[in-house]
Amino acid sequence: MKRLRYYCDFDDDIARPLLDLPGRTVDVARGTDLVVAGENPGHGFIVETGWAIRCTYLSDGRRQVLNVLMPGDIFDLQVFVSGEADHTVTAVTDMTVKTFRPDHPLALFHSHGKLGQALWWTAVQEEAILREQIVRNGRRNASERIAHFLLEMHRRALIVNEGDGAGFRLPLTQSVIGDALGLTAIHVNRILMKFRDRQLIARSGQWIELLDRDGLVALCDFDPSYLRLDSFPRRLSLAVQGNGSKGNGQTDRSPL
Amino acid sequence: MKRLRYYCDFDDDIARPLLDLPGRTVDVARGTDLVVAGENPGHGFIVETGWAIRCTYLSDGRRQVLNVLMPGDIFDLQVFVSGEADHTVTAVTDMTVKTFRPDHPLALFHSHGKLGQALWWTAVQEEAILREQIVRNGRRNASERIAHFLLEMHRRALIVNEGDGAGFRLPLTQSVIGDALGLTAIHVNRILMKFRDRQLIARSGQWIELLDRDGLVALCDFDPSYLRLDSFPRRLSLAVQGNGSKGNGQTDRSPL
DNA sequence: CGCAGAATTGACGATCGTCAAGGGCTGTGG
DNA sequence: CCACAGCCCTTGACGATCGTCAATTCTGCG
Repeated sequence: MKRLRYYCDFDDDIARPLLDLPGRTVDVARGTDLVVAGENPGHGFIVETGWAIRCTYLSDGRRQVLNVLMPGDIFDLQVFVSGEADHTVTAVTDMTVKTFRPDHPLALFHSHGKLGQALWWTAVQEEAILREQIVRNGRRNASERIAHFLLEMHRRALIVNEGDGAGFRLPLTQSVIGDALGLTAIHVNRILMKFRDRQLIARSGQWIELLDRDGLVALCDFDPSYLRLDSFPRRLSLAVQGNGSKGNGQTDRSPL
Repeated sequence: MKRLRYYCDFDDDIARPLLDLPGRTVDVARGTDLVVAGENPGHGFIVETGWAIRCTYLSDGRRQVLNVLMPGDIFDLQVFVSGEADHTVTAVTDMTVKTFRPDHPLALFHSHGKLGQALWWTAVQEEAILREQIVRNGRRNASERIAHFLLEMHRRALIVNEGDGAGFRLPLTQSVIGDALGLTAIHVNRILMKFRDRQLIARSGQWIELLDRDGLVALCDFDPSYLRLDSFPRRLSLAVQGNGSKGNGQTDRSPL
C-alpha cells in the first residue's frame, strides 16, 4: 500500500509501540457493523482501506451519522479509558482495518511520550471536526450544509488519494448524507439536483466533480482550518499506515 | 468553596502537577470573552464559579453554541498541542476561573501518568457530550431538543450544587438556548410555554422546576449515560476544585 | 421611576419533511 | 446473455414545523 504522509513530522519509530500492540488486519464487507453501541469492542481500529460511518440510532429508528471515517482514520481511542461504545460504526464500503488492543489502558501514554502526544493531537482534531458538524447542522440551511459537507469530504479524500484536484470518490448514498446533515434523503437529492443544474457539481456513479469549487466555497463560507491540515502531526495513523503489514501484524481474514 | 467530588477515585496529589502550573485565579464579568476565536489564549481554564458558553460565529453573525460550561469544567485542553482557538468562550454569568499554563506542551503527560490518564478521560467525556449534541440537533424536533437539553442541564447542575432534586438554576437566556439547539429564541419560547401549560416545568426567574421529570424523559427518550457520570474520574477538575486557593495560585482580580 | 434586556404573543411565509410513484443501475442467477 | 430483484435516485404534490417580522408586556436594576 502506498505510504501516506501529510505534514507529519515524527518518525515511524514513534508509532511503533502502537503497531506492536496485539492486533490483526481484517477484511470487512460493506454493511458490517465494526462496533455496536452498548458493546465493548475491546480494541481500537485503524482504517487501511474503505469508508465507514459512525452513527447513533434513536429508539424509533432515526439515525444520526456523527462522522465519516476514511483511510488513515483511527477510531475508538476511548478504548484507552473504558468502556462501552456509545455509537455504532458501520462499513459503507468493503474495508480493511487493523485492530490494536492496548495491554493496559494508557500504557502507551506512560512509556511513550511522543506517541501519547500524537494521540492527544488526534483527539483534539477529532473534536474540532465534531464541533464543525454541530455548527453546520445547527446554523446552516440545507444548501449550505451540503456544500460544506462536499468540500470537507473532498479535502479529506484528497489526502488519502481518493480524488484528484477537482473530483473525488464519494461512496455514500444520499440517505447517509441526509442522516449526517439532519436532512431527508429526498431533500438532499433536491439540493444536489439544484447544484447540478447550476453547474456547481457533476456526478457519475460515485465520482463527484466539483465544477465550481469557488462557487461552493462562497455558498457556504467554507473555512477548512478546522481540519487542521496545516498543524503538527496531521494524523497519527498516516504515519502508521503502510507499515502495519511489513511484519508486525499478521494478516487475518476471519470475521471480527 | 465547597469541595466537590463525584465518583472520583484518585487523590488530589495526582492533580497537583496541574495545580502547580503557573496560573492565577481571575474574576470575570458576565459578557466577557474568555477566549476569542483565532487567538491563542496560551493557557487552559478551570471554571470555579459561574457559567460560560463555547460558541462559533458564522461570518453573517449567526451563532452556534457548542457547549455550556459550568463549575468544575476544564476547557481549552487543546493548549497542550497548539494553537489558535477555533471558537469563542463567553461568560454568561459573573465567573471565577483558574488559569493554568503548561511550561511545555504535554509535559504533564510525560511525567505524571495518572494525571495524563485523567486528562484523557476528560477529553473522551467531552467528546461524548459533543456527539450527543449532534444527535440532538440533527434528528430531534424542537420539543425533544428542549426537553433533552433541560434534562442534561439539570443533571449537570445537580453535580455542581446548582440545583436540588427537581429544580435547578439555569442562567441562560432563551436566545442562548436557541443558539445551542439550532432554533430561534422565539420558537424556544413557544415550546417552553407549551411545557408550562402541560405542567411539565415551572419557571420563576432563572430557577427551573421539573414538575414532571418522567414526562420530559418520555418525551425525548432521554438516556443520560452519555454524560458518563458512573464512570472513572468523573471530571478531573472536580478533584482539583477547592484546592486551588489553598496556597497554590495567588488570587488575582485584574482582567485577563 | 425609567431604562434595557428578556420574555411573550400573533400573523404570515419559507424551508424542509412526508407520501407516493416511477426510473435507472448493478449484481446475480438461470 | 437476458431477466429479475433490490437498492438507489428522481420527481411531484401537499403539509407541518419552524423562522421572520412586529408589537407588547414583564423583570431586574440603576
